[in-house]
Amino acid sequence: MSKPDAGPAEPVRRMRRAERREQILDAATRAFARAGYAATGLDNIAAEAELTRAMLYRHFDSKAALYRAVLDRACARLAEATGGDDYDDDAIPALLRAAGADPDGFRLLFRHAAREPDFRELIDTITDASREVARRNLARRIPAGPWLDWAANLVPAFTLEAVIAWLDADRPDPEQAAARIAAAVHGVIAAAQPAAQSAVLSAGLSAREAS
Amino acid sequence: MSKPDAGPAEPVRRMRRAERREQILDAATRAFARAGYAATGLDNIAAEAELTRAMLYRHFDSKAALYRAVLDRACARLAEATGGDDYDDDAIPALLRAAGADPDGFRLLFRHAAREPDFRELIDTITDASREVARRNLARRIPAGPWLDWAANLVPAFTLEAVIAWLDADRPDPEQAAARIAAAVHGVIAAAQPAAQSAVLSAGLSAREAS
DNA sequence: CTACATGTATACTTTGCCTTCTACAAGTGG
DNA sequence: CCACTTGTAGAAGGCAAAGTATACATGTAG
Repeated sequence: MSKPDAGPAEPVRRMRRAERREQILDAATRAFARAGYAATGLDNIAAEAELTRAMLYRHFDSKAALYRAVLDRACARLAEATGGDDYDDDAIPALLRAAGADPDGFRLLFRHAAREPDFRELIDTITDASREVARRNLARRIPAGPWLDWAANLVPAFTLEAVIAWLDADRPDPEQAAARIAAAVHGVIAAAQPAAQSAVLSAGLSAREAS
Repeated sequence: MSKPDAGPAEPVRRMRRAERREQILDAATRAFARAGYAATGLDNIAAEAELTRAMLYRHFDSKAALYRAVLDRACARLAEATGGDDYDDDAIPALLRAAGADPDGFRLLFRHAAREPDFRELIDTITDASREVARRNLARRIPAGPWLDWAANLVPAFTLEAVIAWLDADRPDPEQAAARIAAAVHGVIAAAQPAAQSAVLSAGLSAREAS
């Protein structure tokens, strides 16, 4: 009934400390990305890393510390991949590169961590910055008021949704994706402008009739 | 040191069972909407409802049962307010009405419940339906393939983001909001079409130059 | 008046999961 | 060979939050 012991049964991969740490962070990122902090047990992470729970504690003080390390790394990678906080023509391609390079981390940050009260602070710096950048850019075309607030919240949120949808669609053609997302963002901005009533709205109506 | 007992000190609101149940659901919706299922304790809910924890158990068997009741009610209200699953000119105004009538429930459903493994089934019927409706409509303009998948995921997600952003911006002018969201959706759809390379992209470029 | 539904208050039990501890095995560098 | 690191396996502790129990108070309907 016991295992026939097929050969040496995998001689247990040993790694040096730093290497193992990274491997644990990889596994933890995958595990947390599936269900978020609360719904992910250390057992899940240990299984994902193919290690015992005890080993996790030789690298991290607590579940919360591990999670912070995961989020910090994801944030750092994102910050590095996207460069500065400015919004230029490379912003969307950079975002796609970042998401493509670390899809689990990307999803974890924006689908889960952003909603978790105990950890949202870690990424609020990012989201706050994007909102402010968006607000500054939009302020040239939209008068201060509720619609500016609306657009300044919506544009970054939409961009992230578009990137995640691109990940979910198996990341087709990054260049084309960047162009499409940029165009879509533009459509959203156009709809947020005061002129929307005449120009864009009527375009929307005629297009809807055509459908 | 004890309270000076300022008068009758509120004679304790008594309610009939059904009425109290609804009031608990209201309070629980608010509480859960702040932090989601895991991060919200029964004490938070009891405090929000101005009741003791014990009373919650006279109306609901467990925390999970209470949460399900909350989500079920929010789903039911949403389904009722939006009518059928079809997408017509009234779809977006209906969504705005629904969100405005039950903002906490709306946010709870789409910001938290949609990400919670144990409960996402409850609203997956809704999100799956929207995605399929979007896919059918988009299939007329976008050939089957990854970009259709992308757009079919993105359009409903964007619409929800736009509605939530509208809630966050203190719900300015519902009619104008509907028009702007419809126009924005159109911009997104246009960007998802194959023609995007020529028409919309160049529009995006020229607009970017103008900024 | 009486019975019951509604409510408070608080102490207690249970449970799940994080966290710690102990014992042992095996690869690696000096 | 020896010290050290990396690893397994599993038991046991601890704590926060869910869930249960009991005693008592008070409107309200029959």
